Amino acid sequence: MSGEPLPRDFFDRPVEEVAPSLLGHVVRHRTPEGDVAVRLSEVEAYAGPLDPASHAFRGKTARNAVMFGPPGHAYVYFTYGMHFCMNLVCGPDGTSMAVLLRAGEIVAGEEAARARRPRSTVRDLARGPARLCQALGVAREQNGLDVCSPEGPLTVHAGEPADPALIRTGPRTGVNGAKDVPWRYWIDGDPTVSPYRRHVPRKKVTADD
DNA sequence: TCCGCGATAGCCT
DNA sequence: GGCTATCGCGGAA
Repeated sequence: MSGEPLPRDFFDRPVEEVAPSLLGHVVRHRTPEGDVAVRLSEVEAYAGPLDPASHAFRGKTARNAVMFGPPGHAYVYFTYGMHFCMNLVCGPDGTSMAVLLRAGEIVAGEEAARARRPRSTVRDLARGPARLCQALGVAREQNGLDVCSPEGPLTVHAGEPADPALIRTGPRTGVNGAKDVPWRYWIDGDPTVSPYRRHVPRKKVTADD
């Protein structure tokens, strides 16, 4: 895990290739509170302008601009009024493809991760995209960081590769569009894979009846 | 273990 | 003004 990050070429490929090959690799964030590293067990592919579930579907905006930039950068967004989720941009510059990091196992810095999520069991520390960000200490300030820069605080490293025979695919979690496309990838049997939740439309808030 | 629900704020039509 | 790439809690099974 120490040493050079994965090269930019790793991310400069179609998202459906990058996503499964990311399983088993390690995301590391260096912070003043200490380094935290997560071995990825679950990811999702978002295929750019033709994918109705992608933030890039309706074109470039201030929020999703990083997705339209070069590969090997972190796209971090804020959602549900309280959570952050982290993607890795892939494909050639401008194609706006990205991989959502959904879950993983803490392989370093468990103490720092527990300090950020004191109510979590060890298994749940990075079990879910918003939990993973919180455990790593990733938020708005990390949006746009280059994860291929050896000096950078946020990097991706080669880890214990996932057994190809154990890689599974299925529909993405919590999304409404393109339900039929199996763009979620995970390591079968890994306890840190998040439980599948189907998309539920929010009930309208009524002031009166 | 599974299911339903509320919290909460920024983005986009 | 509606929707959201979620989470944690409580209650039922």
